Amino acid sequence: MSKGKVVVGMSGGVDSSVAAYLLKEQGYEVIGVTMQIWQDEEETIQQENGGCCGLSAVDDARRVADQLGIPYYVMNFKKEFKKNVMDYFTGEYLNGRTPNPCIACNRYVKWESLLKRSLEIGADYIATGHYARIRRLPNGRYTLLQSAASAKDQTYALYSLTQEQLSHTLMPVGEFSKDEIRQIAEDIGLRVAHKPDSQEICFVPDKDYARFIEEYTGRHIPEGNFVNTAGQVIGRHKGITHYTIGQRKGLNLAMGHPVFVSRICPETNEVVIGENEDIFRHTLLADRLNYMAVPEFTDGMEVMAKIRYNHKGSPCRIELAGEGRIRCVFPEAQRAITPGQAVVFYDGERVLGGGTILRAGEY
RNA sequence: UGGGCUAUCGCCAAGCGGUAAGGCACAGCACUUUGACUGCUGCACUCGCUGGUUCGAAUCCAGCUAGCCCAG
Repeated sequence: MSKGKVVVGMSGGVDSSVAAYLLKEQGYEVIGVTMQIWQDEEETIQQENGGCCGLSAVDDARRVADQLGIPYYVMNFKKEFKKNVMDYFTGEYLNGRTPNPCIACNRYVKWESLLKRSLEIGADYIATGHYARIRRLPNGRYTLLQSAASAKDQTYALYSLTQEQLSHTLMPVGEFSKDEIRQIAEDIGLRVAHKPDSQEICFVPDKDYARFIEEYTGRHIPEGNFVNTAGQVIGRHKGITHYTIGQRKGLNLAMGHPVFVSRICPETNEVVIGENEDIFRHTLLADRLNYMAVPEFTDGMEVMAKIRYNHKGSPCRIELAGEGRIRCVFPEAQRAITPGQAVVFYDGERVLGGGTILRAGEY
């Protein structure tokens, strides 16, 4: 007898393929679904690009579904993806901020949209191939636990899931390491066992996201001045969309020593260049909060915080700042706190919640 | 157009007769389900030009050219 009906978001990569397999083994009634999010239907390019949203998604996913003997469908979420990911992505850059499209995609497309549609067709859960574990805590709340293999942990990109969403979500892959997942894929004969992991922004395959923004918005992003922290003009930049806080490469500034982007000012169209020490800050302000293991953040809470996907985490104290905002104080200065990125809080392996970075502190 | 100084990779800069350091920038790769950071590798058969002296010169000499400075 079935433990329930679950829709697995299949990207055609190893992780979601094995997720589908594991759930079927566990006794769920599994339905494979690939989300059509940005690719054109007539897109025929076969690219070596696995993971969350590769181009070869549909073909590979369908093949896996056939192999597993589960029903398979393709659902079109282009409209949702365009609005919540692509529009958001370009809009943030135009405002001098640095968005994280994967987080937006997870929140609005993979969960809000896919979950909703899955429930409509009678499913009890949706599942993905993310490296994270879902737990129900004694306090009744659902939260994410970092992947058993911390090296591949993906909880950072999932901090915005709501309690309702978590209660209808399964992440079987989170109990294993990447190597174990690949081994399972190989053992059951999946040809995607050795597909490379995905990386970079899926809808900007050539990695030239600045050009993508111009083409997508139809706007010309004007050049401007590079100025030092004293306000003196030291060069010309190619348009604020080309930069992010802490960036060193691509500035074309031969100052004799490495220099970094320390601030982006969309109002004046200036990009402020500073020394390495200029981009270390002790505080940040965040809004758009989401809670997981705890119902709310309390003033003075001591937690671990990650300010970017690949961040080992650093201790910080949370202070309530009113208006749905919090201030995080880091005893150890953090490098390149970047507006638009997420800050996610942890208590050990548990995700407490997180928010969006509004700005770095004054010092 | 009298005097002085300087001309070495895109930028800065070692070198001082023995067969071109280094930094920055740039490129590629690695890392990475965001942007970054980081690491690794590459990057002047040639030293403003033309001659000369030397076994041998970027290094010495002469002329030329260019730029800078001080006098006018």
